[in-house]
Amino acid sequence: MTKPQLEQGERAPSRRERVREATLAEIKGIARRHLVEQGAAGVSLRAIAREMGMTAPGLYRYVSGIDSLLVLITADMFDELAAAVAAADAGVPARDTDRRIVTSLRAFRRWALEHRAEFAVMFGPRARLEPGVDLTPAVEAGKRFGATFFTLFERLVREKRFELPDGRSITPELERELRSFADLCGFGDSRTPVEAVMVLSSCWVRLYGVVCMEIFQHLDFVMQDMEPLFESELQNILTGLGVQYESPESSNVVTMGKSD
Amino acid sequence: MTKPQLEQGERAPSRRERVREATLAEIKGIARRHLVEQGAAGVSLRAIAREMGMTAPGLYRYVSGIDSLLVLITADMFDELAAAVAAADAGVPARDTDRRIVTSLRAFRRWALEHRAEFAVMFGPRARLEPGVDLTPAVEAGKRFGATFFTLFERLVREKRFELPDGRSITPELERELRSFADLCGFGDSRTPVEAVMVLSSCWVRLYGVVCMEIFQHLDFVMQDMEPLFESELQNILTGLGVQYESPESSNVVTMGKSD
DNA sequence: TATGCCAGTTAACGGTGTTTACTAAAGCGT
DNA sequence: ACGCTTTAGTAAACACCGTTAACTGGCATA
Repeated sequence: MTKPQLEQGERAPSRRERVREATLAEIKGIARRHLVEQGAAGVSLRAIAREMGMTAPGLYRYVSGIDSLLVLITADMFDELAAAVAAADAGVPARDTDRRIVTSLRAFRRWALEHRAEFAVMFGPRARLEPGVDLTPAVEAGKRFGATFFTLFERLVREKRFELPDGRSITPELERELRSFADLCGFGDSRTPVEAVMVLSSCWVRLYGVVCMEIFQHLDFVMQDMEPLFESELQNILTGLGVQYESPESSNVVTMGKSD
Repeated sequence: MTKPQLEQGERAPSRRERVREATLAEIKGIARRHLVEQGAAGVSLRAIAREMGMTAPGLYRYVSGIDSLLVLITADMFDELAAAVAAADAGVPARDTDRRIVTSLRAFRRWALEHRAEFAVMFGPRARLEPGVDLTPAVEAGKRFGATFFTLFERLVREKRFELPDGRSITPELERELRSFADLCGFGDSRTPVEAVMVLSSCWVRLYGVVCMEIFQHLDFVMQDMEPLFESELQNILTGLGVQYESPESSNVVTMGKSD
């Protein structure tokens, strides 16, 4: 997934390397299943080894510890989420920016709902990882995930779909952070106005907030179903972006007269 | 904390009950310290018992397991957070609604920053708790915490500080959820317009989102300091509520000419 | 064919939650 | 003051966990 293409200097993988790669994949696969079935706390090297018919220390040939295994599968999950969003996006005509955006954002929530345990690991606190663990793989994959939305958002900016907020309210510190954010994430280029970056962050914060709240079940005791709230927030966000909101039912039904 | 007043039928606590209460407090205290020092995963009954000079099974006289201990201290933390916010709020003149709100919201973030591990347990995914654990104490305390903000928000609604959004965009499902939310949380009464409840939820989602993002460190690799982003979101939220935003410096300095 | 690398094992250390059966002390009613 | 009951706490055991160290057997290459 990460580097399928073989660059010069890399000869075709030997038998050894292939089987090695396969067992690593098996390890990650089982870990992933345990994560889904029992949550992050239920992922253990011993259990994985047991299921593979080998002993726990053997796994250390493939993984430097439980923490780094978690990081590895987290990276996979980010790529998977990005693929899911991209797939949903690809399902609507390329030029229909509005619907592409709505669809992509809903796909994000859908994936989260269908992968609660994964989402918690990806977007929740780094509960289990003590400092000193190398997060690079997960972070890189996270950036790839972010890029999924960037291209769509860049279109909105290019098309001037919404009015940029007053730049005078942006403090120098905020500008610095926003620039750093855009640069390190590969969003836009140096000509992209910081105001746009600010709007992007704000939208992301809201989306993140509403989905986290649902997945982490913080309103479960006061709300039965979080979907209406999500849709409401979505509508709110999109309206602010000059994007046409469409209720979920009407996007399933292909042709239909305007409601209301 | 929870029930200091003795109602009729409760006689004064016997010696036994007092010492029992004291050891329970000690247990929670140590658990809390371990939580702060080593994160949620670092809280263990055996370690607590060891530190208290007793054996682990003894703790089962006070707590029905590690999970419920976590729930107990979570409840305490919610009360503590509520108290911190209330204290900050009390530090500004009662009639200055605008500043009281800004101060309260900043106090929320401050507390989160100074209590990262606690925040993760309170507002993150229920990582460690397998289903079946009684969350009631934490949920109740969570509601008490919510109430801290409700009173302030109710003032805004009463004072008609902001225009209520168009109620026609509220679907029946959303209305039902919002009503349920307001009722179960004790926000307003049946005469409170659902539109107001919607605005409240939306604001809460945004605040929650931006603080979670900072505490869970999901932008750490692209941003050095999250404060500017928080302040930006805060300004955004408040402006939408018709509340005067004030930059953090100017609220420290008592008198100062308008900047710019 | 000999050598070295490498997957995987065994054994061990120290840690965890939880249950069961037990002891000793504290409290209470008479 | 005595006896009974409730309760705090212990010891032992079970079944897990991550991780390290020393070791073995086989494969691949020189």
